[in-house]
Order: sequence, then structure tokens, then C-alpha cells
Amino acid sequence: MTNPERPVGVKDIANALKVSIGTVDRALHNRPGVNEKTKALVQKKAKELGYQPNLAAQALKLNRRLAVAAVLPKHIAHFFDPLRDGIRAAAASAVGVNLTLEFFEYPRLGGGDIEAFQRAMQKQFDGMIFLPGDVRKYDPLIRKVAENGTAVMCVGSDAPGTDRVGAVSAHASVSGAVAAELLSHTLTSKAEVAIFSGELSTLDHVEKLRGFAAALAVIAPHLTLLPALESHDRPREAYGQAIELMQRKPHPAGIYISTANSMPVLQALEELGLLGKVKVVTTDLFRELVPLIETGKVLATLHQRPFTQGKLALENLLIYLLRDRRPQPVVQLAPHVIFRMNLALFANQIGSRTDEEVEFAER
Amino acid sequence: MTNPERPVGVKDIANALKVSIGTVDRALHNRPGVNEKTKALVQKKAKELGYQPNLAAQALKLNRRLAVAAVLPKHIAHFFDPLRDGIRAAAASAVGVNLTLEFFEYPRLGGGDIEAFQRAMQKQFDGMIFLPGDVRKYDPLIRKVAENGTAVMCVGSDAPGTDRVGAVSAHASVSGAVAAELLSHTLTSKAEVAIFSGELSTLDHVEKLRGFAAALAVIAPHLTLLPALESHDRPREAYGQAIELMQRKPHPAGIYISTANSMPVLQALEELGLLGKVKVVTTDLFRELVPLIETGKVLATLHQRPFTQGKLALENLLIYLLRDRRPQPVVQLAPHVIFRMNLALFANQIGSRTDEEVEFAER
DNA sequence: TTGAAAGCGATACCAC
DNA sequence: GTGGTATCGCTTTCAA
Repeated sequence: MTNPERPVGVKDIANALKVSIGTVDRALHNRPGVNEKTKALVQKKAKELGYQPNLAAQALKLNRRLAVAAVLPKHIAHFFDPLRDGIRAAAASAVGVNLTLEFFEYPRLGGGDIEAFQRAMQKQFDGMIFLPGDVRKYDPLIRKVAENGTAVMCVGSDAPGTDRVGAVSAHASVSGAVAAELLSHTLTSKAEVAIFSGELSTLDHVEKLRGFAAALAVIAPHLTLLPALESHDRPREAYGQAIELMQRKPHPAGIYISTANSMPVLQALEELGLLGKVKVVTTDLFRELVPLIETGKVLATLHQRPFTQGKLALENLLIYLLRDRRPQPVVQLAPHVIFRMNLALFANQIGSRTDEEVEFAER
Repeated sequence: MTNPERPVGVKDIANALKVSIGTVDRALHNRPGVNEKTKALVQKKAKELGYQPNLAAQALKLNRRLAVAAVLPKHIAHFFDPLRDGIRAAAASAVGVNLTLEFFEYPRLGGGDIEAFQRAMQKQFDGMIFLPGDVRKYDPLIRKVAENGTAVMCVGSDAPGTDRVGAVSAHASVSGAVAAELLSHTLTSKAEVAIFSGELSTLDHVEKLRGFAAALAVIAPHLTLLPALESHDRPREAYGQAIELMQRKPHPAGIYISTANSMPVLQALEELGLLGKVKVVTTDLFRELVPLIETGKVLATLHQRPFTQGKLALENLLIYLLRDRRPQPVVQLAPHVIFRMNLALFANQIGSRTDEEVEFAER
């Protein structure tokens, strides 16, 4: 059964009111040069007939062209590669717009990010997607870009209070809180726990720390939080800090690593013979982590769904540019909690994979 | 900077080869009535120029009309309402097709489902979305519908080996396995655990049981699984079974309720003074469950993401009908594990809510 | 303030 | 086998 109803179009409204389709169009879109009375009449009739514009025709006629830049670090690849894939996926399924994506890359957060942003600024894009590291540094940049007419979308972390049109990230404080709860489930007697963070100048990382500390206080008062360690995503630094930390007597019984930089810490634990004894919650998922979760040496990891983040970021940016032209919601995704038993659903998306698989697994 | 590149269209190919656009169209779509040589030439040139069809123009010209039926139970509303919302959301964002959705409802799985399916069959839809309960009963029905030219998409559970064009569900055996893992984290000494199931004739429910049992055997040999209880989604039955079960000495230390029908069981626990003592993992999220998770009386719940299921089901059905005309992937979503600390991200979507909120939270 | 008509890019029909 | 052209629904320009 093919759907029998023919949808009503501008022509139907025009016929019904004995006016021209030009007038109908002007009235429906509040364009100038239409008598207030006719405008009201048209809008009433449109509602009455249940008029829905044909988006394909609209898109075809408007023939919009947009250029969007995505400024993101190379490292850490297992996070930012799928994030870029998500952006590409959204671009591929954007219908009715001729979209050009340009990717700007820089080594790592806090190392070349501002410069890359400035390179992108010289080109006057319609939209820009990027990860705001140190918000104080980005605030004036975002302002300048926005004044230039470029719509700015944050991804991975937010920059509240700036002129961004929206933001997509994993919910950071909830991530931290869930990590605390997981540790509290398995650590039932008095003990110390530690947190490894990346950059405490990045909002996202501070929020994870806050969420972790607050949740511990509320649901696990028997667990004492040691001062946060800031490893700046430098492997060496993290390794050294971990070795030093774990030589305390007694050593912490639980560890939460809130950045993707978890391998050095895990290696330190291994060398000290503590891997599997100390309860560890990590962040993100990558190849080296898989066997550790499979064998129970890592209790769980909090997956920040980079693919979905990228996809939503571009989708919402396009809604802003093509449709609404007003602020988009700040999306804070629920992180996926990956255990041994649901690992398989996520692990197959690492390495050689189709975008489709990634998308389905992550969603 | 508006994107400067003009995309190449059929006209460009035609000009480049000094043929007409009609020929180009025939060649590109392998339509009859084109010389093999010209066809090859056109296809080569198209690839060379990087031709991408303008989807808006295509949609406008083709002006497709589709009618899709969704046959789903009223109960349990907190699962099927958001699932229907997901279907509606996908319909709303379907561009370039005039889609009519018709919802068929029936009281509950195993009670009127076949009849509702048969009612829908009389109308010759282009596509049909439904939840296959007892697969043996549905197999011949699906076959008949498919022969009639209707594309059938399973949602909520799968019916493997039938003529369905795809399926979307939460990964059932992983759900069960995660429930087992969660219990194993908190129950560290020898004990018994129990599982409440719905219909063991529904594949989805059997798979949850399998996953649960298998995971227990592998990672928690100290936990003994009692024979599964089948409550057929009937509150009374579940309540009675729970009371009887918990009067055993010693009573089970952990319970996994793999259907949405968890309140009667929880009420029984409450009355016996065991709520909060026995570790409970439930399925889905609804209003009455919220305070129980907030207070730690329920350890966790496995959210099957009905909104996302509905959205993907229709999206994939449309891909089949409009684009590919070949089997769509069987999607098995990772269930969200909801604890006390991430509850807020999901709880606000219960009751009065916007679709947008639901979508963002669930994704 | 309004009407008439051109045209966006792909498809499909009718001529040749 | 191939070329020319009307058409989908909407926006926009030009004329009245």
C-alpha cells in the first residue's frame, strides 16, 4: 500500500485563497512586502490544511553551501579518530547541503591547539568544531570568530559563558561519580583511593575530579581520596607518579584514571605486582586496554563515545546554520560503562572497522 | 567563507562526453537501452569527476510515498512509549519521503499480538515494524507478509532465520552477563542468586537467561543459580514467586530481574525486610524505580534504550525501502548500565519530557 | 502589494 | 540507442 494522501503544498494554499504562490511564500516566511491581512489569511489556511514544506524542494532551491572546520588534536588517536569519523558520518548523511569539511590537526591538547585554531580562523568558515582546552585562553578567540560570523561548536569539553552555539561532551562529573561508585562497590573496608587527571585547566578534567570526590564523600565515606595527580597526558610523568604513589604503605586500594593516559599507570602497577589487586577504573577504550579488562585486571572503563560526540556536534551545528540560527542545547552524553561482560560490544570497533559498526556499537 | 566548489552533476558528465543527460542517467543507474560502451564511458567519467547525486533533487523528483505500520503493545508503557517516540522521531527527520505511520496497539506480548499483526497485514503496508514474541508463531506470518512485498523490521527482539529485513534490539545475552558481573562485584562469598524472567518463548528473554548463567559460571563460580522463574509479565505471579523464593533459608543473596516487571518482586522484598540487603539488578527504567536506585536499594538497572531502538528500526527500514533494498544489519545495542550516580542523566526523561531530551540522554 | 515565470538537479517520457 | 524536455515543490526575480 503506497501512501495515498497527497501532501499539501504552497500551490494548494494559493489555490484555496485565490492568491499566487509568491504571496504564499512571502506570507509563510514573514518576508516583507505582504499585506498584513493576506499574511494572516495565508498563515491560517496553511495551519488549517496542515501544510508541511517539502524539504527536498526547499533544499534543492536554496542550494546551500557550507564550509566547516574541525580543529582537533592528533593525540590521543583512539579518542579523536572516532570523533572525526563521527563528524564525517554526520557530513555524509547531511542531505540538501553541499558541505565541505576541513580538518585542522595539532599534536596534542595544550601543545599547538591555539595555533591551529588561529590557522583555521584565517579562512572564514561558516562553522567551526573544536575542543576548548584552557577556557580562559579560548574565550577571546571564540568571541573574535563569532563576531566574524562563524558559528562555533565545542566538542569533548565545554566552554560555558562564551559565544559558542552549542557543545557536546560526555558528562564529566557523572563520569567521575560513576567511577567512585564502581570502586565503592568492590572496596568495602576503610582504604585510600587515588585519581590521575590530565590538565586541571581543562574544564572537563576538573569536573571529573569534582564528581569523583563528591560521590566518594556521599556514598563511600570509608574511602579517603588522596590529592589529585596531574599528569598532563605525559606518559613519563604519569608513570613516575604512579610508582611513587604505590610505594606508600599501605598503598591505595583503588585508582581512577580520568584521562586516556592510563597505560603508564597500569604498567607501573604491573611492575609493582599490584595489577589485579588494586581496583582500577579507567577512561576510554583502546587496544591495549582490552586484555586487561578481559582478565579482570581493570574493573571497568568509562567510554566517552567519541564517535557519537562528533556526530552530534556536526548535526547540531548544521541545525544551527541551516535551520534555527539560535543556540543549540548543551549535550552531555551518558558515558558507557564497559565491563568485562559487555566489552565485546565495544572492542570490535577498535582498529579495522566499518563506520556502521562503530556507530551501532557506540549508540 | 561559503564553500566555493560547485559539485558535479549529470549535466557536467553529459557535457564532458557530448551525450545527453538522459543517457547519463540511464548509464549511471544501469537502466536498459544504453550501449554497453557508452555506459562504461559514462560510469568512468562519473567516477573521474567524483559525481555525487544531489539527494534533494533526487528525492524531489522521485517523490516517494511510503506507508509503514508499527505493531506494538501498550504494556509495558515505559518501554514501548519511548520506543514509539523513537519511531516518530525517525519519521520526523526523514527527508525526501512522504511517510505515513500507522500504529497498531494490543494489550501485551502474548495477549493479542498475533491478532494485531494480522489486522495490520490486511492493509498492505510498504513496511512493518513489530516485536516478534514467540518466533515459531511469527515465522509463517512474516513469510506471508514478505511475499506480499512488505518489508518487515523486528524491534525489541529478533526473529532470526525469518524473512525480516533487519532487527534492532538491546543485546540480550550481554545484558544478562552484565547483570551477573555486577552481582559478582558485590557478592564475594558463596551464595545463591535467582533470575526472574518474562516469557521463555521470547528469544530475547531466553538470551538474557543464557548470558546470565554463562557469565556466572565463568566469573563467579561461588554463586549458584537457582532455576529461572517465569512470571509472564504478570505482577501477581511475580509477587507470589518472589515471596516463596525469599522464604528459603538461606535466601538468595542476589536477584536479576530480566523483564520490566520488577516492582512486584521489589515489593515482596520490601515486605520481607530484605530490600537493600539482597543485591538486585533490574531491567529498564521507570518512575517507581528511581527512588530505589537513588537510595541504593537497587544496585543497578539495565536500560534497553527503547527510544534509540525505535529510531534505528525505522531509520534502517527506510534505508531498505528507499535505498538499498537488501537486508539491513542486525543491530544489538549495548544496554546502558544505570547506577545511582548516573541516574540523573536518564531519570529526567521519564514523564513530561521533550523528545530532544530523551534522545540526547539515551544516546 | 501582488502575480507570473524562471530555475535548482535528477528522472522519465516521447520522439527520432 | 539516444536526445530533448516536462516535471517534482519551492524560492526569487521581474513586471505590473
